[in-house]
Amino acid sequence: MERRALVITGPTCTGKTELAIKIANRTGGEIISADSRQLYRYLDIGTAKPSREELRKAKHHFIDHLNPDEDYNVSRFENESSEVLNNLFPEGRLPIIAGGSGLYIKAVTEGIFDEADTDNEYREYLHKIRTNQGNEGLYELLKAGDPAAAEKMLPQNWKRVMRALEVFKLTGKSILWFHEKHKPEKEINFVKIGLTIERELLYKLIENRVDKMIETGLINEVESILSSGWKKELNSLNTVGYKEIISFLEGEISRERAVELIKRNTRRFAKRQMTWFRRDEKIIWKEVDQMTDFDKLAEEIISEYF
RNA sequence: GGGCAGGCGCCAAAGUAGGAGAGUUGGGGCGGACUGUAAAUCCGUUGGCUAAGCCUUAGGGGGUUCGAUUCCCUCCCUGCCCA
Repeated sequence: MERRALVITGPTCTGKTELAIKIANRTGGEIISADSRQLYRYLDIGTAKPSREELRKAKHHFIDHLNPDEDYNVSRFENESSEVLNNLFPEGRLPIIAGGSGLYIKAVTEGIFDEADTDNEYREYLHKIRTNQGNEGLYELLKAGDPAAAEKMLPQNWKRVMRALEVFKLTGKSILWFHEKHKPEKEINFVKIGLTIERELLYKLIENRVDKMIETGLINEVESILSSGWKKELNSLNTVGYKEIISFLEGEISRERAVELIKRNTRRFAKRQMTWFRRDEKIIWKEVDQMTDFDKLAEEIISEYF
């Protein structure tokens, strides 16, 4: 029997959550959130996490999955989400992968090479090198070990340089070798739906949403996360909406400036998401706007593909 | 109505005691890269064209000059002060 799953993606603020829930309700499906920030507990308002009510309407996986200080990565997401997928198929439930983290979507739908895990000790060592010798120091190291990979990256992009070094140290092989070798291994037919909104309107919606986040207590949320003892340096808090409020709370910028920055950074984020998703030729794009009837859209998608 | 200070590319400014301005700084925008931190990390671009070159350009118009963004005249606009 063919195994089919639905993917709903697209930039932030386009209505993915709403559409996913409507489709889940009509099909008895379950939602697999592919959102690298909604994974974290307590980051609710700033990540536009589905509300309690919405969560009650449909079964969601990977929402409130982690504490803010837990390490996570795409690979873990790939493993855990495949497990969920494998449980859903025998039950005849439609998996609805919904979210805007492009790399996570890619991992679920195409898999990810898993021959090289992370090596925290080595990363620490690399961080030290970066502190002492800068990006160039790291880059030189990569050039020495894996010149082909170095060729493909810039010294400034130290995170990618670091990962390439890590892969090389762990396996003795170039990260490029794994990329080339890896082939999509999923025997699942993913129908990918992408939601878009005309740029100008999208920006307006983003700005409105940010204002609403502030009104509904984003600042309190951040304060209470920090006062619970979570450190501001955590990866989970290096997130649009959180880092800006943190620097407001620390007196570095005004409240107005923080709001402005959240808006700008969210706009930029949405743009990066578009850049990522545009490359994916399998995505079937649905343009929406404020008039869009999501019930109808849900029906449409179901009758067309499922 | 009078006085003063301003008006430069999408926006906000810096500068020029006349001489390398399609150029400076910041912002915003746009495009792109990205398989283990991805809401992360990073790159490019932002007057036009027949594109290693050429053209147009500093509020509008005029003038002085070999040469004007810079000096002069005039008009318009903005801000502040006085009526």
